[in-house]
Amino acid sequence: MGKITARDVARAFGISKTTISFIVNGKSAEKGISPVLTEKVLGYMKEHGYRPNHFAKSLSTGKSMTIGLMVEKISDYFFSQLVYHLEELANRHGYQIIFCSTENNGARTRELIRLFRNQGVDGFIITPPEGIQAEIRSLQDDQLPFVLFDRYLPGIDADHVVLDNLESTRHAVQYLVERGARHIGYVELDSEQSQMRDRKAGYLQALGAIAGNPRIMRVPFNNGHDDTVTKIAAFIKHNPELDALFFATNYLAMSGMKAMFGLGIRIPQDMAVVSFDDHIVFDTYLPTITAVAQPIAVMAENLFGILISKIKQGPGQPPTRCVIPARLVIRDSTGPPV
Amino acid sequence: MGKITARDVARAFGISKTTISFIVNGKSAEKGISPVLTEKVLGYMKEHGYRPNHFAKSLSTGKSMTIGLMVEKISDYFFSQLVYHLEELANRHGYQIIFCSTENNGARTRELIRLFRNQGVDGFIITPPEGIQAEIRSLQDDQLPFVLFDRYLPGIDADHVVLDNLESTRHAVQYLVERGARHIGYVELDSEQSQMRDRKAGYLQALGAIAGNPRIMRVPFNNGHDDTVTKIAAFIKHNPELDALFFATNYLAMSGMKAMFGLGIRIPQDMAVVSFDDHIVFDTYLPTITAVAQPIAVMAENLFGILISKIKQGPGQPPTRCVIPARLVIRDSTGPPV
DNA sequence: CTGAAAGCGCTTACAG
DNA sequence: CTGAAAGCGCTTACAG
Repeated sequence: MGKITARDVARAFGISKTTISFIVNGKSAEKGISPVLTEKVLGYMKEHGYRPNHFAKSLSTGKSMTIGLMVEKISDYFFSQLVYHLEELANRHGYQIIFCSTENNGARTRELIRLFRNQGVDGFIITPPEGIQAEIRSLQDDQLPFVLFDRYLPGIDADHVVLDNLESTRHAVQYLVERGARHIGYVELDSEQSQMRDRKAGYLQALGAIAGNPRIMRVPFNNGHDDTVTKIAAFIKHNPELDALFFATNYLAMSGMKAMFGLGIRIPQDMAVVSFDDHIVFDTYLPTITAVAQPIAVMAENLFGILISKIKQGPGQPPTRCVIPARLVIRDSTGPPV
Repeated sequence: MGKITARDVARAFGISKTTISFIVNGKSAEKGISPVLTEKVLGYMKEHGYRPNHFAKSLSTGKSMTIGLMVEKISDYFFSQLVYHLEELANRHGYQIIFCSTENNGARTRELIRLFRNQGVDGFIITPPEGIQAEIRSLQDDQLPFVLFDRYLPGIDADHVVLDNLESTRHAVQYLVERGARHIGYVELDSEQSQMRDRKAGYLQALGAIAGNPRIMRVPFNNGHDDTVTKIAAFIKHNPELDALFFATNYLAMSGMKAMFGLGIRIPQDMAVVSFDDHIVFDTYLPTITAVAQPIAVMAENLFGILISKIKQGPGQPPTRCVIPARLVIRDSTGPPV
């Protein structure tokens, strides 16, 4: 029905708004309001569809019960899965999520952080692009709760949840070595972000152990599928000795698969393949693809848990740095298991 | 840094909050406030980081500048793409998005609609599950702007944006017929929602034209990948005459591909394949898959456009029913083009 | 051109 | 056990 306010129900019972407020917020017992009255008021509200005005409430409490989520791109498989888990956690704790995609664009992200601050979110979860150190510091100065995700920022000491990119990549590349690969190529994004740097470091470390020669190809960020296919095909042709390929993201691997199909390369006979970031299709098409799987549900839980405790406990807590191990899911693209 | 309010700014200049409010909202000219003052005040605000309190503003205007988005599942490829486009449109128009996944669950959706109403969203975009007619009617009664998406609801006359499911499926199946298929199976979700009903109707219609025998298999909603693979394999074995398969969703097609790979069926030689809902992997793996592509960007634009005009123009407008044609993207799984 | 004042609908010391 | 009152920070007739 129309809007009915706390004052209306107060009038209906001939009592004050204060009492109504206490009842709505479940403080009847604490404030010594009789159970009978409480029941009656609650019943009346239900019947008349009373909804507390969210803005009024937030205005007086200063809490919005919403958290601002900034992912790189909501339509990306990995991020959309993460968001799905976060949503569930948020709802369970009575929070709403407002979100946006940063597009990995510093200027855009700065603007978005400003917007979210205006909106009065209670906390932030941020996948930070490069170059937003100043905004992050400003969040810290203003003691706004936030946690960084997927990558960390040089020079910033803040709560974050990231995968153990280095070790999980090192381990995967080492697995390729154990399976007999000697000339392992590495296809990555043209990015200096921590997650990409760490994955590459893992690759180089595993290669170093066998005194192997790095062969690295970089694909421009946001490059189109078709062009990426072309570029990877060229890379493979220029490095005919390659017997294995590690892809730093799942979309790169998909482009890479297409490139190899086009070249008539057989997987895993001619080329072993591992991709970072699992994807449902890696378990579907032929051959199935070995992948480094990020435990998305676990990451979401840590992210949310850290944020909530920051919101609840207030400032002054030392930052939590959460580094999560990945799992190597072995499939056909690396040949029969050792 | 801390909070600085309109009153602080007013005091700093020895003028009233009213004037400040006009300046902030760009009404200087209209209200005849001198450009000099306006500039000085704006400069001061920028320097001191003034942010209007969003709750106070919404409380007095009754507008929140946020729209509530309810999709079936944010992690689904199709919906995450849609959300990505909607986000861009919303931001461009100064709106924020709060979202949730309905999981196609009526009870959950009812609760979520209640939450969003409490939050005071200015409008809704809803992918409706079955059984929420009452809530939709209540939105209509309360004259809250909303538009339905992806499917419509029996008995509800409301704004909606849906794909032309029947015609696009009919056309795709007819294409299979033209390519020589005679025994065309149909794999769909166990759902009575309009989009599924219409797709099936399109299949039956195309089949009717050649007096073909329908062979339909239904997969339970939310069934696991592996079990779906098993079920589809069984379906194929029980219908050895099948020479083509139409999948009503892309995830079904992925499971179906795996099933066929497992059975050693060659595509398209032994079996032609078409899937509803394009997906990047359909253009990647071998063979590439012919698909009915939903023009997601176009759908998002229509959705948002209709919603905004409802928000702006107020109640009393007749509902807009927008039915969008799909595009058949022909690839290798249907053999060489006719 | 500008300001005093009321109002949006809550919460929460404070007083009894 | 309960209420009057102030306050949260805006907007917007209304008056001059």
